Amino acid sequence: MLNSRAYKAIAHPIRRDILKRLRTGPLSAGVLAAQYNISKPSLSAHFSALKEADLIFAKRDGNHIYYNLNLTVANEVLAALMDIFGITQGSYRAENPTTESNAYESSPKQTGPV
Amino acid sequence: MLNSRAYKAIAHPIRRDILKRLRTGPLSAGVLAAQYNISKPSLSAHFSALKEADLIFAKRDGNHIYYNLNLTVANEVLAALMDIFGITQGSYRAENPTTESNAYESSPKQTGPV
DNA sequence: ACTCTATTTAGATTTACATCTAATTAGCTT
DNA sequence: AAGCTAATTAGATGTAAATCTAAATAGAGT
Repeated sequence: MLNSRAYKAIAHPIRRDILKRLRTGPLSAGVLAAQYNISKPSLSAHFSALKEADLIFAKRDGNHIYYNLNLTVANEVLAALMDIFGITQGSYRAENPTTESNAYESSPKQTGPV
Repeated sequence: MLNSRAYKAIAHPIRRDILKRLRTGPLSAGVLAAQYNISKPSLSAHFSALKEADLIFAKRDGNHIYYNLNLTVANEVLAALMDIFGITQGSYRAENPTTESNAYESSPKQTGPV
């Protein structure tokens, strides 16, 4: 089961961009830092968020730290979302179905305020 | 390009659970409210977040409001994430379906429909 | 050991989220 | 119109995220 931190991790545009840049291979924190107009500590915090979500992992080489995309967890995110949305591979349910009926059945009735 | 609000919308466990429950068809706010241990206004705010992200849409029937999953946007979320992760249909492999339990379920605090 | 570069941690501040109670709006039914 | 039910909005409050500057840590090279 997927950690809730992964969802939060992808909720920030900078973190999504970091993930995207790591698609093609590892990059150092410094190289990534040059891409964004935020301070290095702020970016470091984004790395931490991604690391804690297990979406990336770090490898040190000298005094550079290279970040790698964790494709296993990336796939888990996709699988979890497909499950949530009820979307299976190949089943692109295109438009909004708007099944207007049967919304009453399986409605646990709720009574009395607290 | 996908709205950043969609990513934020799925970052909350209750909102993910709502989406999941809407997989099989529309549900009223009141029915959904019975599932979670938060006040009705709080849940209403979650509906707003999902609506602003276009992940759900509402239809009123009398004094019930039914929420529907917007599968078009759901698919857009998946497509965007596959792009971010560099995962294609071919390279994707399904995982076990997630049964995400969140700590919010059961024992509604404020009773009655939302 | 000293110094330089690269990155993170500490501490503070601002902004955004989540939540609550109380009040309000919307639509029924009589 | 009055009363009832369903859901949202208003306003307040607590908590979490994002950001900054300044200081600290880690490693390489001299």
